[in-house]
Amino acid sequence: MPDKQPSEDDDPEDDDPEDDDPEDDDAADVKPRAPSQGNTGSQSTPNVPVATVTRMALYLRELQQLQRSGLQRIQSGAIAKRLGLNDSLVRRDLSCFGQFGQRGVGYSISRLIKAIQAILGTDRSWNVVLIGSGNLGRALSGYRGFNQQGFRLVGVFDSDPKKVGQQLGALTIRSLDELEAIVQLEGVELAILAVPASSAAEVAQRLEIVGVTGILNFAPVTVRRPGSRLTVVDVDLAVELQRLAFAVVNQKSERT
Amino acid sequence: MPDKQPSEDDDPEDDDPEDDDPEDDDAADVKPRAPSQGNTGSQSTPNVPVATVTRMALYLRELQQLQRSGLQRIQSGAIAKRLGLNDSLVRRDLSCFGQFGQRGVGYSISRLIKAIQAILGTDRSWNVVLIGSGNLGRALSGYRGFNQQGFRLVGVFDSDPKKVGQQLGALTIRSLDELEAIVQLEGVELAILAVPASSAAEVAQRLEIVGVTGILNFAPVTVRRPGSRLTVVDVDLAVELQRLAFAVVNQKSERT
DNA sequence: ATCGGTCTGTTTTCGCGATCACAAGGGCTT
DNA sequence: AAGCCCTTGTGATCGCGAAAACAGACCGAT
Repeated sequence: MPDKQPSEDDDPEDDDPEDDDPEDDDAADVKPRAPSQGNTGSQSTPNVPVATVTRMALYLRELQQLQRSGLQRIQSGAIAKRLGLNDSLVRRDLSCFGQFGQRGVGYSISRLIKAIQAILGTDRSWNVVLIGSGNLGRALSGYRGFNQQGFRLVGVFDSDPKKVGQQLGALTIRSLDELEAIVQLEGVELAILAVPASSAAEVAQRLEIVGVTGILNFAPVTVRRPGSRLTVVDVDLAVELQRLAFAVVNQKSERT
Repeated sequence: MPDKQPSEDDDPEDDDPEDDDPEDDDAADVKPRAPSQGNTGSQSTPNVPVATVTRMALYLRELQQLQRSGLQRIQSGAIAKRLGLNDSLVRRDLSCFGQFGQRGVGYSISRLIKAIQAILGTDRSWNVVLIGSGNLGRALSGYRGFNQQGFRLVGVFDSDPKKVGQQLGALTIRSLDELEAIVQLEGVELAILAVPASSAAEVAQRLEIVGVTGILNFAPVTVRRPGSRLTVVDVDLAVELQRLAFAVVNQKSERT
């Protein structure tokens, strides 16, 4: 089937109809573990590996899929198998943030989803702006996965006067000059950067100055600056393809 | 002297000093340094960390940018500073594959670019097919970064009959039924998967059967299967945004 | 009710990746 | 030419993440 989305518009509400959970009163209690070491206050991550965070998002994705298929409980081994991981790793990842399972039983999918969403910070809504309405920007503005996970696109900007005013989905492309005003007005915290490499650094600096704290950067340049409080996640499509090429060359797989 | 600015007449010769190219010693660095008995040798990378491969692509990106700006030599510390890394890490990464630098001088940018391209396998051209001509697929088909790095898009496929036959850049969208024929005809090794989650697994299986060895997967599902020889690199945009949200929440207290 | 099986949460162990530190090599200056 | 400084390449060390092993809790069966 082509790009038809099978009921992607459903909004998985909080409670599944038949819930056999004995305790679901404290759905999302995210208590970090006791600080094992004397951590000096506002360090970045207390004791959670960054790799764990990436996997948490993958767990959430699988769990939501399982929930859509009607399942209510899952075991760490089953999650691990679906993602090609070790079951012990799944349990350890989850236990970084609290105790969500029931021994001898497993995890309640709905409860785990809520917990991971609270951990990742997607239990609330994030206002996001998109900068750049080129090929990639237009595709990203239509991507439904963002909205489904609590990211609300509140503005699209472009520096090209010919594009300003055009309609892009439900939004009108604004001039880049309005960036600061909209960010402050809407309380935008995250930005998706889909501009050419030549202007990425400048836009990133403007975003940081106006108070944006996180940037998802698709421009193939380094935007992060030493001493900056800005959080940047980079996605370079060419880099990903190069990683793939290396893996293919070095896998030594024989042609069938 | 505080710093040494590279003068422009240091290297009057062109960027092609290949007469003394010691490229034949990169075959000997396949031996692992530590004897690991738990892992069999048939694993993907013998002794190169996967994180190193990702950084190699980033080095290449920076080096190409430096080359465009006219520079000819670079030191490990300068590369590291540009990417926010440790200079020792840069040298170690590069030394995984051979010796490319000159002590006391640094690295020849042009030589390093060629070396990294050979390492990543992008010193040749790769034939790539794109599956899915939705929002993301159309954007990817127009992305110039792919072509610039040696990836040649030779086919775009979609299962929607209404899209088949439409023009997408220089290519005509083909029916998914023709996938196997084109892959074999053109000798395609890599595929970019930009289809809905519901059909990703099935398409991936078809690709593997017909001999594609690498998939860049944008569908938000796990495509990799145990026992498969297929190499998969996943890019899930929602996952990246969730990583960003977590980093923002946990890195810095949001102002009230 | 008790016992056995199952699955989680945690501790321990292990291996690898990143940093540190230094030896080796090359250019520049005097 | 010799000494100095600079930079690479690499052995040594540290820290951390992942796997293994184990203890604790829950369910179901008998």
